[in-house]
Amino acid sequence: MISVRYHRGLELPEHGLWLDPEDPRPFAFVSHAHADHIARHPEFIASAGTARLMQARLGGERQGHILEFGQPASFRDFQITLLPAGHIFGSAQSLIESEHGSLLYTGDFKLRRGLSAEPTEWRHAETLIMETTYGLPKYRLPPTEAVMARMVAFCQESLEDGAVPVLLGYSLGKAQEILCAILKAGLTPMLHGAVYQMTEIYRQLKPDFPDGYERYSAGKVEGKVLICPPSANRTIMLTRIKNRRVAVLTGWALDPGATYRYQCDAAFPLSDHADYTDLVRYVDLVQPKRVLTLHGFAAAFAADLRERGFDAWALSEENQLELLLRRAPSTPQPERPAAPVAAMPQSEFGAFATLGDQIANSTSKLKKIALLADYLRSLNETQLPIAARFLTGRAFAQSDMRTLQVGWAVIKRAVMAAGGLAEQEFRAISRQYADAGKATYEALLERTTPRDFSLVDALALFDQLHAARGPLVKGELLQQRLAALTPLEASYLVKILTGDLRIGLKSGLVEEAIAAAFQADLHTVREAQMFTGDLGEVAALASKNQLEEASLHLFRPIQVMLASPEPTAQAVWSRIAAHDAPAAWTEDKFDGIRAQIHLGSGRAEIFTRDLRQITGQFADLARAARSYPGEAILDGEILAYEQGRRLTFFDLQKRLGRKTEDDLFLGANDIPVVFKAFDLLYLNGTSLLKRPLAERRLALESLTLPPGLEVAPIHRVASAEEIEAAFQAARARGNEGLMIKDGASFYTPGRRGQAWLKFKKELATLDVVVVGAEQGHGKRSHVLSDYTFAVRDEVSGHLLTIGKAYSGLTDEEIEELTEHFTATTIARHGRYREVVPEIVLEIAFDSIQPSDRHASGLAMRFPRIKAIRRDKTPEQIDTIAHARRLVATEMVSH
DNA sequence: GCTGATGCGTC
DNA sequence: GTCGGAC
DNA sequence: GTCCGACGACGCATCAGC
Repeated sequence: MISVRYHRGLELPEHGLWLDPEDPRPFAFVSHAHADHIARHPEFIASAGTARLMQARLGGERQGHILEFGQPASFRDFQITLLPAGHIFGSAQSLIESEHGSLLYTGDFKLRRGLSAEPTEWRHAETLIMETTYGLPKYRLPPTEAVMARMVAFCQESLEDGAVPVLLGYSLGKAQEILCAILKAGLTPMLHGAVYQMTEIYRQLKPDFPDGYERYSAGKVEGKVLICPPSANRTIMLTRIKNRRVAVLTGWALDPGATYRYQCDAAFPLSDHADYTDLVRYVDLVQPKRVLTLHGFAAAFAADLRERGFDAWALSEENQLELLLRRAPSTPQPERPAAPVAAMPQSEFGAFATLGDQIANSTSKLKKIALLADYLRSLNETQLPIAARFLTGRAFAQSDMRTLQVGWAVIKRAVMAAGGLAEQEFRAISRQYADAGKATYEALLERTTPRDFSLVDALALFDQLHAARGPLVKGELLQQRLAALTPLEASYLVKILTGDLRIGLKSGLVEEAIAAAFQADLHTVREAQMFTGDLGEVAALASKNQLEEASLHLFRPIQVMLASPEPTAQAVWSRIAAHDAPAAWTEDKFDGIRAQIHLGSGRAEIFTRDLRQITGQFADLARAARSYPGEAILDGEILAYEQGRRLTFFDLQKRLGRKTEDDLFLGANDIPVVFKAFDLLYLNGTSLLKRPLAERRLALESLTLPPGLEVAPIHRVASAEEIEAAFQAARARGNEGLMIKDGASFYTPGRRGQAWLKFKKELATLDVVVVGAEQGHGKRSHVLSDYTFAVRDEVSGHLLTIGKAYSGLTDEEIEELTEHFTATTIARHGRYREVVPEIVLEIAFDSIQPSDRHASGLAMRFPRIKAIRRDKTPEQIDTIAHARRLVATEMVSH
């Protein structure tokens, strides 16, 4: 076998020949003309193309042996044959044959066909020395055409936005390949000086190389695609182009976070090196007795090959000895030292975040519960409730009225500042990741100096954020903390801030884990959760075996019982019949705010369905309620109410949002309200939750309620027809629809069961045309799922927007429409795309009212897409006048 | 003092 | 509030 | 069947910037 030594290049000591040495050597083979491979060797062997490019780059006089591909040449005691390597124009492999054996050195190579390099050839050899830049299985490049298509789309979108697309690729080889693709797509390229120079040489060497490009000139770059070497990124030349969108083309684009590593907006995986698949394939083609690997993941790939039965070793200074002594294989050492492991032990919050990731990474429900239970058990009394709350994506307990007032805008600014990222870089990262947590992780990777952070610290931070006034102050606080966290910790902090952990953890699973961790009965845990509305407290109680303490208490709100929707009277009746019930109760479905009123000892508190206290906003109601002599918990609805004037839900909302406490007397503009009670959960020390509705109703009707609190009337129905009649009567009374309840049912807090049904009908439908589309969020971030639509002004003929919707379409339909709207985009305004108005939708809604949100001056309540009307053209959509008539009919019908 | 952006909570 | 989809 | 995520309009509060 031919001996090989490695020191800043390969040496074949028996033959006095160097292969691609980094420093000048007396006699060397130069595989290709990239700057890191060429040096001023007095005597060298190269292909004609490489020699020509070398001359252009280095100048000067040297003794060059220029060999034709496939033609063997003899030197001293060896014979050498050059073979095309497919890396760039002129790149060559060398096959060396002598009395010691045969050796094939690939240099940089790839197997896929490029636009500029000669197609790769190979020969059998005893020893194969190969470059293994992408020697890990995760580096599998997508087909070139697909990458090029994405790159072209990136350019087109940038141009549509009025931005200058900038593509980064090596000036020799890749830049020319990019150039060809850009020309083919009909776009106008402009070349950075270095790229221009190389391309000119290319054209001399390859007469068929396309024309139609020009050298960069600052004033003329608008509307063109600029191609630059990677080194040009962040240079003054580029930063002067204000509205630029930069994409890098490199195999490393397969790494997550590539955009931020390269500080650009996009990264596309295109490489002049063989990817993992081709590396393996090449070894199979050459069938060597021994493989020596070089560059990139050399050690990992060698180990991989050994597992495939090859005698394979990484060539580097370190395992030189191992190689020469031919010792038995030990565990492969990684080529790149692993990222320095923090000497600091993991913080408490870090452990929480790690657990989150473990849960996210396991698909088995049982495993998630087991992981979670172990974790919960490991916590002390202080940590437990905090962690349990965080696990549900909340900073505070549900019953805690505090809010952070920290949304995506504040988080974004804080993350950018903490990581020292520019708006553009951050946008590029966050665009890739649907969820804020992941984007934060990528944005902060290797950009923070972590300090210890406990669960209590995290809670304290949330307290501070709540207390801080104004988004700027909050952002500042958050930024300082983020800068002192590990990226993983930061991502979980952000996940909690956005209220969304996204690790496949439902609150139900946390309940199961609590039960498992403390050997508690799952049902008891669930019940405790309904009573307390705070998993933190439930966990704490469970750990102390005191779950029974969570029960119905006066002035502690419990979750409300919910109803399932049914579309028709017949559907409602089928449900009832399925329960073998001879009849059911009906109530009007009021269009107000669900409320739970606790009364007792001269005190009254009002809570929303989210267990928020709103006593202050409805002080007039509370004041009246206080006069009730006994103890009771009422479930019902607060309604805007005024004799002789129709008040709407929107009137009611005016009071809801208000922060200031109601004054002793109603202000002149205040909306008067009444409370319609429809259930009684507790009476004079006794919980009625586990009594049938019929009994609860009887008790409710026996109460003498103070003025302002009324009992909602009920009726009995025993057929679909009676249900329909009751519905019509409810509508005639100005109510939204009908509630239908099983008289035998218990009150199940927080559940949406079949015991309570709700029956509403859409008001009407409108045929509209889609004029705009937007990207969705989360799971829908890769589709255009958000459609703005319009009706026609029959006078001017203009389209006037009237609403937005996505709800009602299947995933498949959304995908279809995404494709359609991508193709028919007229203009882009940020996220919003104006599209050709041709898709007609039928939109259903519950009501329609004047609004200045949309150009039509109308807006719908609960709009949903009922159908895509492919049978209709935009000329056939409804008119604004028709829509206005619907507003009118609704007004008079009540 | 007004306006627009943002956050939150109601349906 | 609405809806479709996953389990 | 039940839960969950991704969505609608609206109103108020708060703050930043004019």
